[in-house]
Amino acid sequence: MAESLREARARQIDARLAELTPDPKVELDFEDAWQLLIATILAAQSTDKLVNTVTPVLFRRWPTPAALGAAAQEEVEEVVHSTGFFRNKAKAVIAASKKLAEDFGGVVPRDIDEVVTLPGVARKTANVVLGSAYGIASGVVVDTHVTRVSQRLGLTAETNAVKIERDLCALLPRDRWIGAGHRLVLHGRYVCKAKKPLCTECVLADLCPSRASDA
DNA sequence: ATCCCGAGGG
DNA sequence: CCCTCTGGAT
Repeated sequence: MAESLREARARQIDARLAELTPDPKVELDFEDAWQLLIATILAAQSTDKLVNTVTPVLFRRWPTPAALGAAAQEEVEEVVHSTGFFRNKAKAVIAASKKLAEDFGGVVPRDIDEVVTLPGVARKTANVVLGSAYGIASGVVVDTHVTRVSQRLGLTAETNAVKIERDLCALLPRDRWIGAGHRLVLHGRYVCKAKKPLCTECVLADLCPSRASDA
């Protein structure tokens, strides 16, 4: 019974956010699942604009998982580093592409349990890719933004990302998982910020146990 | 000067 | 659980 109340509240929260941003804008927009995967791996450590600068160069030179998987690490590092920074991600994108080419025929699998076997890919990245590239609701994206927002709103008491995801999945209908993840990320990034949350501008303020009383 | 993403490893 | 990676943001 208490559970249904929590579900109702979670749905209300997501509905509010959906009203605000019905169609969450995605900074990284790749139709190709492999390209989105690589971009998402890179994005974990950098800014979206920077990733959008690097990837055209990267994919022109190594257009397929097999090509990138067979690339020399120094060359990929050079491209990545010359365009921006995060040279340490070169190894990860090569390794993930290599395994994709060798074990999955160059196609990102549709099963998250298989996706997370790729080096450098865990649930967060896998959920982003499956949701955005295939429209598969494999779970709810949980990054630091979603973690913080969910905790503040009292949607979860957990600190572990896997447990938080389990809570969110239990509270929301599956057909909302992909969108809710996007919305929570954006809300955390622009409104429910770690430092100075903009509670006065927050559409969820009246539902939030953590809202700043004065801010 | 300090904090920080997300993944992997100890 | 804690630590590292790397350079940008604050």
